[in-house]
Amino acid sequence: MANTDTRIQKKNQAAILAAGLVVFSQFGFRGSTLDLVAEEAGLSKPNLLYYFRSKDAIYTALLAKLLENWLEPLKEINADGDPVEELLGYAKRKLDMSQHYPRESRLFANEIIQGAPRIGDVLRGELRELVDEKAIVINGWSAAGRIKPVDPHHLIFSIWAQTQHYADFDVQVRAILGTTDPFDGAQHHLDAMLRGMLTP
Amino acid sequence: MANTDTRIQKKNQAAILAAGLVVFSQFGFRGSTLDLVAEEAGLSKPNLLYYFRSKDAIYTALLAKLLENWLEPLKEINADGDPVEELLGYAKRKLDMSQHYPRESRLFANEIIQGAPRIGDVLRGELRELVDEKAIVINGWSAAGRIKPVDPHHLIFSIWAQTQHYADFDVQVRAILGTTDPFDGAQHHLDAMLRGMLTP
DNA sequence: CAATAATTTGACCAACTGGTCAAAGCCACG
DNA sequence: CGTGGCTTTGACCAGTTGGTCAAATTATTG
Repeated sequence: MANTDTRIQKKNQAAILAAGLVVFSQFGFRGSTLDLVAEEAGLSKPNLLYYFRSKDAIYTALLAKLLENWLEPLKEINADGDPVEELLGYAKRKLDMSQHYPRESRLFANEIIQGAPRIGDVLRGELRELVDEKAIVINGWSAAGRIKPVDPHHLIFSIWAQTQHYADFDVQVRAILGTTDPFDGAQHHLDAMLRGMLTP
Repeated sequence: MANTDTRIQKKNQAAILAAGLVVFSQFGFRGSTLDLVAEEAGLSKPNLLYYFRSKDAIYTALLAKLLENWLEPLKEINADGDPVEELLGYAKRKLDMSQHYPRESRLFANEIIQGAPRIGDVLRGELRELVDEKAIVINGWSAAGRIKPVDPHHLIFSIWAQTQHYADFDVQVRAILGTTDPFDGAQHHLDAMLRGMLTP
């Protein structure tokens, strides 16, 4: 329990995780190599393996750290708040994450596309429970007539899809928009779309 | 120009492309190996390379074939049709593709996430022109008051995002929905969302 | 059926992969 | 300053990688 990490350990572990994020988010687990991570981190390969047992250990540590933050915004949806504002706020938080942490989003996307071999259990466990819990809240709002009737699961999917799209498909979005910044328009569009679908 | 392919050539080229789709769509280009593709195709590795010059050639052939079909549904949006029905029809065609060709969707997603190293030019050229062309049509509909005012580029992004989500994040969607089939609910939700946003 | 062309493969290669290890360098502290 | 532990690395290893090639096998055709 005691945090016995030295200053050097903290620095190098952070550098390795940062480098791993860059490499793994671009190439996925199988497409990444320790040499790439080592170069990105500015360390030698044996030195990487002094701090992490294996390639897998780096990747797993990264995923674990990511999952914490990933589920957080959803938890903040407040059953006692104004329904439309709560859901718009959630969408905004997710879009902000796409804007400011696109590599985390792509790391997650890579893992899911490849069949979620390491986080399938989390998806079917913790994530599912959390989503189901919020689905009940949303259903309550629908039943009370405070938002239009809506399938809560697919509503959540559509918020995930649209927000993560701007991180995962960043290259495509920018190829089409040219120099226009995607996120201003995205925020406004997402708001309009959700209001149109939710406001009774 | 003459199609001199023998029967065996056609059969094996098709088998290799089918196998390549399975492997590349799961692991991306860098994460895939010729051995995996060869095993999936039921051929020896040297035999693969008798039909395709290199790993890259298989992947590139696959991407080229994919891009043809990928742009097709967007082209079918008809400026003279009913605006809401045209856009809903487009969303339906894209969702059908996610349902029936999920591996093609994931192949594309992998390529984009990795920075689109091989199709960046297509995105910035053909795709962008096509999208801009349809954006003008949609803007025309808005200006004529036939749909609510909407940013046409972000509208198209949101259709892409939501439809491809069901293919690319299939594992996650099913982890949450359990045994419920995603696509019935998805179709209905997508319709409702677009109608809410578009119907004047 | 013979001969020619198309197809398939086993053996092989150099480069790269994740990972090991002993030895060397470095650092804090008495 | 010296000594014991933390950190770094060069050399190395076995397995895998994309790709080659000559030889063997199998179709096709006159």
